[in-house]
Amino acid sequence: MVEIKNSLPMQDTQTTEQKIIEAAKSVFIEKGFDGARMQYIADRAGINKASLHYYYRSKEKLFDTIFIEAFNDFMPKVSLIIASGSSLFDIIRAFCAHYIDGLMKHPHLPVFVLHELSRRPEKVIEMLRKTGIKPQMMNTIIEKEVSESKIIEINYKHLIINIISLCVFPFVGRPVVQGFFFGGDTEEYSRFLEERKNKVADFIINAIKK
Amino acid sequence: MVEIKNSLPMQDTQTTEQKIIEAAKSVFIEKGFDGARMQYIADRAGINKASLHYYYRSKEKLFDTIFIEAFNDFMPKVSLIIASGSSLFDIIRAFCAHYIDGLMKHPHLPVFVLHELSRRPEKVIEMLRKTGIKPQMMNTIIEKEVSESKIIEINYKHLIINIISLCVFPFVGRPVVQGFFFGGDTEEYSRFLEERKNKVADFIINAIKK
DNA sequence: TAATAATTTTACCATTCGGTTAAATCATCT
DNA sequence: AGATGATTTAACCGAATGGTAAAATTATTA
Repeated sequence: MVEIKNSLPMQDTQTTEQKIIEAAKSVFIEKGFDGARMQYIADRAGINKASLHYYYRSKEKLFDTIFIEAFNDFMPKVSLIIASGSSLFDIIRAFCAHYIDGLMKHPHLPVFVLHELSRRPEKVIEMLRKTGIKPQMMNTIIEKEVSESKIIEINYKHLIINIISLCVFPFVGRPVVQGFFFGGDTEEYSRFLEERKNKVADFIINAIKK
Repeated sequence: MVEIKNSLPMQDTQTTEQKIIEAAKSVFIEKGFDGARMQYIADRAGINKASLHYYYRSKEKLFDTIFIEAFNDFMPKVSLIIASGSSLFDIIRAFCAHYIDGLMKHPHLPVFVLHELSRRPEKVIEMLRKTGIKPQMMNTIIEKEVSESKIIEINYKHLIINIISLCVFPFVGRPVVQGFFFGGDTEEYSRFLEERKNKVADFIINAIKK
């Protein structure tokens, strides 16, 4: 709402607005919309609850801001990878590596986004439009490889969803998977995820190559 | 708490307890723990809110009951399929078909379970133990096929997680995927899921066969 | 039928939560 | 300094929510 002039004696490096966003993000992602408390967000930001409302009139408004940011973090920047002009196999490899890597830095993102997505599915379509991502782009590449007989015939929708499934699910299902296969050992699970960057790509390529 | 004698003039086929469980299940799965309201559950069960507390002292207690049931619905009965003594490929085919089919009947289950799992991960380990499922069982089968050179070398953990990922994710990410690839068309998406029963199995088998 | 136990309902309570008001504080500009 | 506008704070509000007490009703048993 108001620009802060960064004059010399700046005690706090963060503006109040930044502190709010950071706090709200962590609380919403941790607790979900219904579980999050405005008071708790204010506490974590180190400000008064009324100040919170001063910047973001309502919980909904604050949430929307956070959600858009989280959603964009969650959606991989696939267009950049595609634009590189690489082969399909290299695109798949780059995608898996980048996406899993990104999620490892924000492991709670998938659960948050997917849960809140189900809560208000209407908003999704609108947000998806804004990303500008078109499945068509991938379709073109895949169809070409199919017609050149480099890969088996496969519906591009299935392929894309398969790729995303294999990357995302281990984060959504982390508590189950980690508890089940790794006796709850977090570090071992991290190594496992790290391993998946290549293993998932290999798996996919194996499944579609001729 | 008390058995109801099914004497002849039984107006309502369901006992109050059954009505509560059914209502609570649908509400919790729809709204999550924080989003669910006891009043709303009572309404949907067609009873008084105080009656709800008469049967289940607290929201927590009621939720636990529901969650255990939902969790068991969510966890596929894989031991039955394995016990059939079929080949690995047939096990994979049967698993995908059964699991996707089961989830199609309860499409909201995955989001609910996975979200509440992240909310209280401690409970998971305990519940997993109770299922009696041991990843070892699958490991034995997979190792055997590997040593017989019927499939490529693959870490059984990756393989199992891949299988589950491909089956579950389209339900967790439904709003995104459906909105993105199918313009929100529910029926078309159902057909797509139906198709996946076979396509996913084919994909996996292709990826691991020699 | 009378007594006893189980169930349901009404009315209510304490707390929590999102949000507001208005006063106080701080920064900026003239 | 004094005026003006931005920001922060304390105190508060009304609605909603989980939960309870006790009366009313409905079986069940003796």
